[in-house]
Amino acid sequence: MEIASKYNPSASEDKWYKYWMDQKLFHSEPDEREPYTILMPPPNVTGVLHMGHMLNNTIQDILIRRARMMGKNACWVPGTDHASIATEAKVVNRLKERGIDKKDLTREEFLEHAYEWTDEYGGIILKQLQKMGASADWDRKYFTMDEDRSEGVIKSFVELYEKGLIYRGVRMVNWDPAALTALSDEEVIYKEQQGKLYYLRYKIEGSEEYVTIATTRPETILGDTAVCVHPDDERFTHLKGKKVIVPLVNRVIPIIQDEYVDMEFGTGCLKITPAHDVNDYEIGMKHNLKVIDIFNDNGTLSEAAELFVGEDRFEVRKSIIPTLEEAGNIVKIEDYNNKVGYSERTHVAIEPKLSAQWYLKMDEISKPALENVMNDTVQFHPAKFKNVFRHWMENVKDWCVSRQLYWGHQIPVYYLEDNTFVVAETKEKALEMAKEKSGNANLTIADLRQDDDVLDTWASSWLLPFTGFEKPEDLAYYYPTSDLVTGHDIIFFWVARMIIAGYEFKGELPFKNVYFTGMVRDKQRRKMSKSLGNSPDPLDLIDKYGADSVRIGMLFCSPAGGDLLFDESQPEQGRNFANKIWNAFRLVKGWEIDDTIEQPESAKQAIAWFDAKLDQTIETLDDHFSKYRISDALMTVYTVFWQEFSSWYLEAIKPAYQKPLDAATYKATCEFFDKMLRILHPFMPFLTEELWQALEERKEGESIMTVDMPTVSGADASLLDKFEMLKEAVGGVRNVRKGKNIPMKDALALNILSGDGFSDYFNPILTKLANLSELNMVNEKVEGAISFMVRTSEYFVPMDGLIDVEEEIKKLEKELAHQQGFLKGVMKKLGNERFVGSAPEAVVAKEKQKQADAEAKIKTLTESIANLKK
RNA sequence: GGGCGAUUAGCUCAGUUGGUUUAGAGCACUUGGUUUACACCCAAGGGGUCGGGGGUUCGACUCCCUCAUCGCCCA
Repeated sequence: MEIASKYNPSASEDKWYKYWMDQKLFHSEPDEREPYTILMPPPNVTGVLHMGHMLNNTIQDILIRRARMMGKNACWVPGTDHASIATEAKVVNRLKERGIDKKDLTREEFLEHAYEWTDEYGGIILKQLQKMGASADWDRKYFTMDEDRSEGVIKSFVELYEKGLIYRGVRMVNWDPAALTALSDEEVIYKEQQGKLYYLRYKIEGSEEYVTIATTRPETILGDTAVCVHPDDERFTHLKGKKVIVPLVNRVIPIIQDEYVDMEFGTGCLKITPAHDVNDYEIGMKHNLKVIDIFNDNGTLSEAAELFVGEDRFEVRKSIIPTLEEAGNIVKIEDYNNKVGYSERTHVAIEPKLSAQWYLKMDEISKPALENVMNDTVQFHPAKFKNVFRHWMENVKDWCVSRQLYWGHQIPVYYLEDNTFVVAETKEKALEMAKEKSGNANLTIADLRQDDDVLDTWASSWLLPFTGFEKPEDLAYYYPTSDLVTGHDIIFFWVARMIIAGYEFKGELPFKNVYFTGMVRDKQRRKMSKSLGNSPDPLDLIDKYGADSVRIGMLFCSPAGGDLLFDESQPEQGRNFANKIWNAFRLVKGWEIDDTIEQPESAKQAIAWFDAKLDQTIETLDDHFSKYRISDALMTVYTVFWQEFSSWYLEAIKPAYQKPLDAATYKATCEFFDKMLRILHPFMPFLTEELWQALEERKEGESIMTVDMPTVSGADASLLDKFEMLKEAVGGVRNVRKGKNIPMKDALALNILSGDGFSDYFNPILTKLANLSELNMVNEKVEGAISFMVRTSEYFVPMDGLIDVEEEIKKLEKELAHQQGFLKGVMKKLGNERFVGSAPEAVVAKEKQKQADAEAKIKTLTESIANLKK
């Protein structure tokens, strides 16, 4: 059979993905097996695959494929998120390009455009996930705004309202003047910004005196309703009870006192604009101040401002300065850095604004979630995120769930003519309630006005662990889900709220484990971004290196919770590994098999050893997976395949050039290969399927995806240490060859003076791998030979006196010095009575063993040096 | 300003409740090697006073304090 010398991923990827789909291998239905469920964090419906998705979904696919092979009923539920504000912003932009203004559209018309957009772009990302090999159950694909999900969202709102947990409140919110909607605190990003600090003086009423305040937002003086000083500030005690005049608008406002004021900052005198600053608002409430809202929703100045009406807030900040200057109110202007909040979605500066919104009370319902994360009922990996979580949960604020958008679940609140309202799942139900409430039996649906607002996107996605399952029997079987894999950046947006919802609505946790991924950054630790051009397209990488290579490339260095510094050398390393596996397969399949020849001893031993090695590897792998150390698990299979299997095992059994291999060894090797492919499969699904299918004749419908993961077989573990000694011996001979420039094809003789724990078990392999003409056990040192030590045994390669005595002595003395230094350290410990007295016995015994070994080596080395010096 | 975390080889990271030979891995680097699966390869090698200082202990990369630097979250 002729096999290409390089693996060609593109040829096999589409083929096997189609095969898996045709065979319905991703699909799960409840049965008697233990379920293993992952809810895929839904990407935005109009999104495209980026490196973050790639990392995230690779990890999920690894977990789900492994669980499937471990006999569980694995179900990975995919879907897309309507992403209300993000999608609406995109639709608004596209309409603008077509010359359409959102304002000119009715809600229905706008939604038509939005659906058109989602139909066009929606689901592209799911197709892209298939390219990377995602084994999700596509038959269960959901959309957060489809009928089933919407029903769940509305139901939950009504339920929470009826429990008294939802209320309407006028509060200071984060207002996005571009999207014209309120945002939750989590949707605001604070950025350091270079600005100015303006010192403005306000005339005191009935006096020629002034007070000076400092502000970063001079335009807001138009909304000032007080000036505030600290009660203990002696500089201002004489102003108590006086009033000042707001510049330009000449409004008379009181001077109040409050401990909130920082005496050190600015002039110690603070202007209060309750409508446009959260802290000012609170002070305003406390002191019963008037609230003057000087901004329109879009960030221009309103009639209430009296001046600059209709102009943009940032324009006014500039143009008000000369006006103030002219009026003699500017004292000085300083450079000042402060933090300004920006909308996560539209990137405009948010405006604190008073507004009526719907809130969900968080304090009570978040308690079970906090408790069950802290006691590890829900486990976080890595656990350090528990602290972050606790901090947020202990200071949780009520959740503003309403958004002034069209794209989303419209709030099920229906207003009557008199502005009282009812909350119901359907219009019909609402009408019934309204009739009862008003006592008017003649009301019709047309008399009810549904609230214009929609719900925050997260108010639908926090329910997904259960609304993700439509049939009750599915929900009963799959819920709670097993693992959640997501970025730590949405721990509050999503993870915390899902846990809250799980306990609130189901009385049970939504998932048992949360694996947090880091962010994918470039080598300079910069975030991946379009403008920097440092964000590779995962699909291009898949084209270039193959999906398996990109998958494992991402994982080589991706600790849980830590950022992944991506570089193209990583998929390249992945490709190299894929090729290594490919070529090992090519080697094995290329051998001619002869079932009449006897199995060599060396092969028998190599098989016994590798059996034990594989056993140990499976144990290590299980341990890594149990701790969610995915990178370590990958590195384990990487090393075992490349180092142990390819470089040691295959070399040990390899027949001489153009000689056949015995049938028994071939059979064992194919079994090993089969097992190696299985443990590799979750990481590299395509290549392993390709080779597994080629390893032997398979029946239609068979797949490596559904065979069992190898389990620990109880192999002889003592062989492992003996083999490590063999490796050292082979290395020793290689060093001799290198030092003397003796090519591999010239056979050498080797004599061994055995020490403690020596085993000759692997001598046949040693003979083969070191290319020895003879291998003898001796009772005394060999003259005229180059020597090296493995543990306490001494190995001699006779050189017919062709050795450089000086060099040999130097080499041995160096080793001697090292051993003596080591012994000194050991003796220092053992010489310390307090150590011997207080350390555990086992530790002391270990030190004594070290001492004995070191002394034996020193003795041998000293003698050898003396011999050479003779 | 408050909180959380990090600092170990050139880079990215392990190092599990303090004691497994005087700290490990991958990549990178240096040297040598190609008729015999793979140069997307094989073999060998160099490289770290575990951020600085102090403390606890018989013993500290590991625990405590402090300083420095960086990152993240929240205000």
